[in-house]
Amino acid sequence: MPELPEVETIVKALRQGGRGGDAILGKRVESSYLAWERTLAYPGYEVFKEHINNKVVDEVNRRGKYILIRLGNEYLAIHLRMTGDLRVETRIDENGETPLRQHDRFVLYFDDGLRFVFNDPRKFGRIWLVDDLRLILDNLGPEPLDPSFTPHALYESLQNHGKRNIKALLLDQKVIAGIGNIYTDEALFAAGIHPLRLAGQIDPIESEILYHSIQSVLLEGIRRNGASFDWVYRGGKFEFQVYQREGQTCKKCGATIQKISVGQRGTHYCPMCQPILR
DNA sequence: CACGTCACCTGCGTGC
DNA sequence: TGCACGCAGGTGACGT
Repeated sequence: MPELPEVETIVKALRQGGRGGDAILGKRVESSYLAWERTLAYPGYEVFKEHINNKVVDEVNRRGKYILIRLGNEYLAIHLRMTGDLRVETRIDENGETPLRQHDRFVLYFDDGLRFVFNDPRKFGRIWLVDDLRLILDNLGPEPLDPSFTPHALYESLQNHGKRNIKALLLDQKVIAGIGNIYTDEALFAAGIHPLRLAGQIDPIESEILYHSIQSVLLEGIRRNGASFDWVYRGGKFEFQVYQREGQTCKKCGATIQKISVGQRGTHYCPMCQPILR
């Protein structure tokens, strides 16, 4: 789930408060707790503990779907994968220590009594503590909302991977960072491009439309604080045009939204607005 | 190298 | 009601 807009929403909340929790900027780490070993991808927990204690949160940023928390000269990098979520909450209340919840995998305790909790039912999420972010971010493609990502850059990528279908290409984090299954389907719908079209047969005009569609769905996602999955991403208001709307009416043309499988991912599209041939 | 498939996990909805 | 099955917002390892 969490794709660029959801991660951006979470990062903003960590910076300035929101989503029911306080900001973590300026807070000092007192201790930590690791409930599921594999959640910590690097380094081993013994080393991790020594490095993180007493560090202060200086910055919180995002790159692709990664949350990057700078603690002095080191970075805590978090990837939520499918079901990860973060909470900032009080450790102790009038009843004593607030119990951790089911699926809480990792906790940072701050010296002001707040705690930072990583919850993840499916255990796919990962956390790293590194001094060089290149270790994690080296293979990421451009940020789709960064000025360095241009229509020309997108068209070049389509040409460079001409034999892949456009859906698989947009999901590839080496090509563009931050887009996942929801926003891919939404961007292709907005652009009127069928998910199975080969990247190489998308012409420059369509490519430019796709470029603006990608930016527009991501910006709308951010503006709405993420997607409408109350289940995990509390409060998101982004409304789907095609995602999870199989069998329902296309909001543009009234045709019936279809669902197919593309590269093992559920893929939603409008057969009228997104013809396979052109 | 580039691309496709599978494994990693748990929970939920569906259909029998 | 119970249960087996398929599916889920992601990606890295492995095979062709």
